[in-house]
Amino acid sequence: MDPAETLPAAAHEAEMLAADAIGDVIEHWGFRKPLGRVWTVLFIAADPQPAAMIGERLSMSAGAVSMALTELQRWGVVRRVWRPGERREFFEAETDFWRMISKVFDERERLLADSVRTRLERAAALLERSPQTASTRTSIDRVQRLLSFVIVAQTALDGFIKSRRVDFTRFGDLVRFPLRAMGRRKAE
Amino acid sequence: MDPAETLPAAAHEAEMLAADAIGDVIEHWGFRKPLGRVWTVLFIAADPQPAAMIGERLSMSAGAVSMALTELQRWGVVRRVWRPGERREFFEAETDFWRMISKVFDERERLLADSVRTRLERAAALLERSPQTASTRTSIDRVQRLLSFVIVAQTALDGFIKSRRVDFTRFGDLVRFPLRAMGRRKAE
DNA sequence: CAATTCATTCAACAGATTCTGAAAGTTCAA
DNA sequence: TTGAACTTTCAGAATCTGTTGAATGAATTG
Repeated sequence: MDPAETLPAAAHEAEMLAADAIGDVIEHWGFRKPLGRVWTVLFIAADPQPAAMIGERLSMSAGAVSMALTELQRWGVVRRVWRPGERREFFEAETDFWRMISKVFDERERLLADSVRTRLERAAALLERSPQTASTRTSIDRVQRLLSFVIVAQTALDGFIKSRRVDFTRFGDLVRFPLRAMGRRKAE
Repeated sequence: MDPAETLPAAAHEAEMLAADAIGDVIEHWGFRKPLGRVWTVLFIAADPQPAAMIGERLSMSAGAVSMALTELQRWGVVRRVWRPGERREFFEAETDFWRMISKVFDERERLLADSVRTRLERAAALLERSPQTASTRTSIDRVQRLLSFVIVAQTALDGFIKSRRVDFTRFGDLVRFPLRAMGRRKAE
């Protein structure tokens, strides 16, 4: 009667394989692994599932499942489903990969990129106000290159989200630059 | 006499701003923050620097600096430089952003992608061997979609590294699919 | 070849996350 | 409104990660 127990052993093993694999991917992208595991179980399931079932399948406490589901909903990759006549709630995974990716890029990457850009701008400004020795000038140049790179990356990501296409070729000389103000060059 | 101490306060502050900003980026990408901080200090410096200087500037112990430098060298983003007549060793940052990005993608992302693909393939195979209920069939479909997505992503990344260009538009229907074997669809 | 100067390694520590389990909170039916 | 079924919250426990500082190792020079 319990879905977790009626599930054939092979199917359960398959589910764990997939859940852990995606868990690793998700962890690689800076989220907690259980988020990926929970999402995967929901994604693989044919129908929306109750929280208790996830805990059983993944051996997670009710608390951990609840936290994971809350966070997944915050990211918009899991939806809550009410079933008429059922007291408990069911959950289903967002199946549109692109929508998920866009959302994460948009919220997470942009936030970081903004903060990084601001700080690099401040750093460049501070250096420009410092005594202009040769080495200061090199430092300014390098910080500005970091800054340019962040701006390029930000622009590219924005474009990617909008067009699903990104092209770094035009920025070749920006990202693979020969340093302009080389500190005294090695004798040779 | 110590470079860290002759550095004007503003320049030092600028360096910290930049180092922490890049540290955050690097952490966001799954590396340890000190790696980004150390790389940044070297990148901003006009000349190769000794390990001790990094520790002073970033308030890190000699051990921590050594570990960070070792790992940065493993990733090929910092090089060791011997200076004739100098006993200690100097370090300089790789300045070619593109080379750094390629390297990381190539080593790190590919490794994970391979492992994930293998596991998903195994999961799909296991499910195909299970009793073919309607819900099993849906599960197979979903696992295969995950698999397709991983393959697409892997291909796209490979292409990106080679051409600096990536195009997801052709995969639109793969990543934003309408599920084929929908569990009973909602009444509407 | 001994002394010196650095760099590296590693075990113990400290701090930060993450999970658990139980208590509190919600919701719904009667 | 009360009780049953679930869900959420949260303090404490467990785990993980990263750092320190001392011991070890390697290179150079007198």
